[in-house]
Amino acid sequence: MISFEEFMMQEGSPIYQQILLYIKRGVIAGTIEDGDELPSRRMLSALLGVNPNTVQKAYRMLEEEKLIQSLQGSKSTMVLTAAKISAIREELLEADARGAVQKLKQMGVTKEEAMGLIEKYWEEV
Amino acid sequence: MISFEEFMMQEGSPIYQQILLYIKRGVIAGTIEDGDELPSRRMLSALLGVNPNTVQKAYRMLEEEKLIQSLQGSKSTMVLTAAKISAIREELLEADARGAVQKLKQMGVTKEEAMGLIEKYWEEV
DNA sequence: CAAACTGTATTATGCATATAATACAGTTAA
DNA sequence: TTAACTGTATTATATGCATAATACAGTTTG
Repeated sequence: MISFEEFMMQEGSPIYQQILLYIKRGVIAGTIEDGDELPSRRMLSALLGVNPNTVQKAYRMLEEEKLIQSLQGSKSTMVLTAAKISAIREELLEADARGAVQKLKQMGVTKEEAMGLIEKYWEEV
Repeated sequence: MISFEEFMMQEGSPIYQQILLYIKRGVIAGTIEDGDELPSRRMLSALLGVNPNTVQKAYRMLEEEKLIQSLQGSKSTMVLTAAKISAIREELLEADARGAVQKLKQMGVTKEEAMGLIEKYWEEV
């Protein structure tokens, strides 16, 4: 089972995408594993304070990517393989690291300063 | 004068915000300075292939933040002080670094791995 | 001066996102 | 078995974002 209590919203992007990303990052981190039950749509929507339809949209996309299996009446469960996990890792880790580097370089930050910033914020966040 | 030819769109966020961020990053990098003339709304919209109203929205926000001065008939010019620039630096650098750290930590990446990723992508991007 | 540029404003349309209020069908559990 | 949970679906409403098509006022420039 997964603990969603500490779910943190990143402002800016659509909520359903934030939910999608949160779950994928959990998969990469290993905190979400094959066979794990996800919280029900209604439960998660209540926890996050968002509309059930918004959670459903995120879950439907997980379903379309074949990362979860949903049966009417039962909770949805994660369906993960090593191949899927490494594909997600490629998708997210690369995108995030590239995005961060691009922004920092655009601001004229040197590589050493970037390292220092990462170091500085690593503990706080 | 500023060269906008190489303007790169970051997908995901609203276009008017991307324009806003692009200009602010230019200010931090020093490529956009006090007194510089911005491209006209129509000119920039043509360069970027977006609607003039979208550029106008970005410029209006720059105006509200008192970063540009606009007079009917003339081009808008940057109005920058050392204090404004360092405020923007605080705002953007902190947001970017924090965001990157948060995402990477959520994926179970260690600080050392994060450093490695920055190193790896610094040259490529 | 007049043409061609500026900034500014308005109205309409379309799409994506999010919410609200239901409804129905299937499973779990007391 | 029945109540309370699941997933799934529909309709309506509101908002933000982007586009399109104009229009008007002011400045620059040939």
